[in-house]
Amino acid sequence: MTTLDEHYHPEIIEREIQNYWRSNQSFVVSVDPNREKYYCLAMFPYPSGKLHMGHVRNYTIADVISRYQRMQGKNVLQPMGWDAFGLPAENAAVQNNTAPAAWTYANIKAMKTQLQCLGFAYDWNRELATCQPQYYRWEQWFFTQLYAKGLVYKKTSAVNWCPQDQTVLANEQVVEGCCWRCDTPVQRKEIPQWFIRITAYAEELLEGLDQLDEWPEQVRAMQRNWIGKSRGIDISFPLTDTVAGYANIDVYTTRPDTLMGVTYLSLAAEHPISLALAETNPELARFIAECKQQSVAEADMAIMAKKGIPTGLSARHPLSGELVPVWIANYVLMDYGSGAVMAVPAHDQRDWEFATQYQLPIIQVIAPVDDTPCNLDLEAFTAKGTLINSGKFDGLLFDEAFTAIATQLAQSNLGAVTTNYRLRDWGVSRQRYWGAPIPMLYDGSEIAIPVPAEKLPVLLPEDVVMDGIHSPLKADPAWKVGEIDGRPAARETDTFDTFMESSWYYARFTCPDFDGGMLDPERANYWLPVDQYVGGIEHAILHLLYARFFHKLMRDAGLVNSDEPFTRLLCQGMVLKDGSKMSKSKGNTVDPQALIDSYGADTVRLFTMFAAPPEQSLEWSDDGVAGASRFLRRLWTYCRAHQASVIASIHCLQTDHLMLAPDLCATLDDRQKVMRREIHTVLKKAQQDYEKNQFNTVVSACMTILNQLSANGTRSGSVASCPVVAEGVGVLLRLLSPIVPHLVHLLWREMGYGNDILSAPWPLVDATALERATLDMVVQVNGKVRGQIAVATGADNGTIEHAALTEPNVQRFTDGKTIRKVIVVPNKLVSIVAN
RNA sequence: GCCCGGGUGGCGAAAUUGGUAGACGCAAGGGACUUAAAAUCCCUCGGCUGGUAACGGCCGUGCCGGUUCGAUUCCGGCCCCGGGCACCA
Repeated sequence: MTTLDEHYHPEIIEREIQNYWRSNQSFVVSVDPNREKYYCLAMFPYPSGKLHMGHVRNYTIADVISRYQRMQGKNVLQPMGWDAFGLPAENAAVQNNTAPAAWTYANIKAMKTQLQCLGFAYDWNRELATCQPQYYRWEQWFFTQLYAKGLVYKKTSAVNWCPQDQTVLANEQVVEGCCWRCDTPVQRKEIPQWFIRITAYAEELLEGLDQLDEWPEQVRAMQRNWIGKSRGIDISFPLTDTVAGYANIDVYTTRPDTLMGVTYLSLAAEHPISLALAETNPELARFIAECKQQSVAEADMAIMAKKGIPTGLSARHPLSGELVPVWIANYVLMDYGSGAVMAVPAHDQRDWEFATQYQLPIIQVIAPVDDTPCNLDLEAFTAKGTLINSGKFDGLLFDEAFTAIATQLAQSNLGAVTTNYRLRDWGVSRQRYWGAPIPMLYDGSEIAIPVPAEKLPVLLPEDVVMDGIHSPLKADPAWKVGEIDGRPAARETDTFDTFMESSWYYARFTCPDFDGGMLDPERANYWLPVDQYVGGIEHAILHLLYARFFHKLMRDAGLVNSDEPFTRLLCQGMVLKDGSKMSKSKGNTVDPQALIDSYGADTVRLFTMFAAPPEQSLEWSDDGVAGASRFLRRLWTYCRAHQASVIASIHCLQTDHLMLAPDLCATLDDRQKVMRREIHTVLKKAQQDYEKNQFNTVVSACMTILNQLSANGTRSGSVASCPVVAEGVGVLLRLLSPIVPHLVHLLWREMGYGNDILSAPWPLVDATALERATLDMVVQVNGKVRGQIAVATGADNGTIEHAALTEPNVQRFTDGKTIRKVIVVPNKLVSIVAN
């Protein structure tokens, strides 16, 4: 042990402790069936260049949880890797005149250094990058397995198309309906693409949410709504003339009770009937072409002006037999239901707006059951109610009407009850270069042939020149030629959606070096499922749903034996500055590296944990960082002042948990007992907060303990209080160890508690330390606090009531009044009702 | 538009889940130390108000209403801000 330097020097301490962890392999873990495992994972980063504050927050939260669980004695796995494929690398490559691979690897190197500066407890031996062939090889293999099972198929689907550049654009590359490069208006184009049948798992993905009780309720609700299970009826409206082989227009509705209010039908622009009619009707063709100018993003679809055109077709109402006109409308989605809807303008707001605009009839068939306002001149009435104007169904409520109408439609073969999901199959084709090649071959016929396992991986060439518009894969004649049984065959030149890589990386981390298959079952099943997953709320639906889906696919392929990938989920909030999200475009970013350089990683970690609870947004404050730094300096100064006395009295602590022995506690004087009681009260609270992942109040608790210690053990400190101080400092350092690991590692060692705080026992709350002879209770009169009383612990209600009623200020407010009621809430307050 | 969150002092937040609103910290003001500054330490700190003081009173958790002895917390209605919407990851 050495005397602590007068000043706290994080830059020296942090380097030393990080070297210690590295040379000791402190965070390298392996399968150990005799120990309880804990797998803590933060969503891996896209290697964009350098760390931003969102990363720092994400990884600090996960690191604090990992280190806390390790202090609880668990075998903790915390890996780190790189979500390395993606569009930004292509853009950056063009800008910097390099290749996406080179740019990506350089970023990985730089960001890894930054992560190491922050002292995260990663097992770096497991590092992986999704752009490495040994990673995407197994993704390609798995895709061919899914193909063999019939879970993969090809169909045409819409993309954003720039007619000038002759290329597909991501939604992000469409700016106000135009191409971001050349400003040409973007069109919708239907092209063949690969899909994975996530809808086959819709029900299981939905039901599984009920078991995920350690996920935030909001994420479960979002996924439930996304899957969008509904019960409704498929209804056929017979056409007066057959068109394109269609004798009926089929619609799906969840509101069959409004069926008698149907005044027209609407088709999507891409509906086969629409397309067939357009061949002979230039006006329809023009309208459909106009619809193709629209964005493919659902948010844009929803807010655009409703437009339509009558087709001239009529269909027969399945109940009344009356003819209703058929329209084409721009707000009908081809991908949901059958691509056609029955329009009930009286009871659906979109239909109401459309009918109002085109002067179509609005027939009310539902009346409110209560005083809900209903004025169809102003808006649709969308609530459920009693049927009217519906012939024999009049007077029925929703459930009765549903059954009665379903029965009648079934009898005439014009309708059947069905369950529908809003969830659509997952389109995984991307017409881009920097992704995993889709391992399929075409021999000239329509049928694609998967690349056989022994020919995998289909390597992505890394040494390419980007022209900024087209994928080098599509431009490389040599690469495009594969082979089937020795005959040349055309390669698929599309690559996978990058959500493919991020859907199973958590499993590969358990065995990243395994080359005998996608996963090593023994290691995968020891570590999986992930016990704690940490990431941004922006991934609440897509990434988390795809990963859950992949886990079930891997389970059904015999690769894992669990049903869900992530047991507990924490979605951290955004990092804000001046009230809005930190972003380059807003110019309000804070560079974490500059802060680490001037304050040290421990200060950055401490502020990040203290400023807000993990789930909430965090408002950045430079002064707050300075405050965090101040606390660590106070801790340093305090420890330095008490180093000798702590070392001298450390023998008073019991060896198992380094807490005071009961016989010694009995000898403490009142002041020491109060001090110890307050430390143990705070320890108890901090312990609970750690379990709740509420780290901001853990930090508050630690500050309170230091305040307690400083207020009592001032100056030289009385010798008699030293055992309490030795215990208190030991508690404080261990509570802080997951949050500011470098500093407390050094203090723990130099104060004589032990060599390595990582292997220290966790502090225990002493229940007897919390006991007190009297407690303070609040007295309310008619709901307002009017006084305080001190009562003996365990006093009976009569005694407490008497004390409350005789308190002078309480008497002022009860004087001249009749006491109606006295409520005693144990250990808290007395409420007096008087008038 | 649809789905999901959030709104508490000058600021970040806390509140044992229906029981003293504002713990802990930041900023600010005052004081000590210093030739001075920085650093450090001590005190004050939601608004209004009564009292020389000790100590009190009224209002206050986005807005309006309800339930309750008691509401930041539960219920109904509104306003504002943020996230997601399937090719950004």
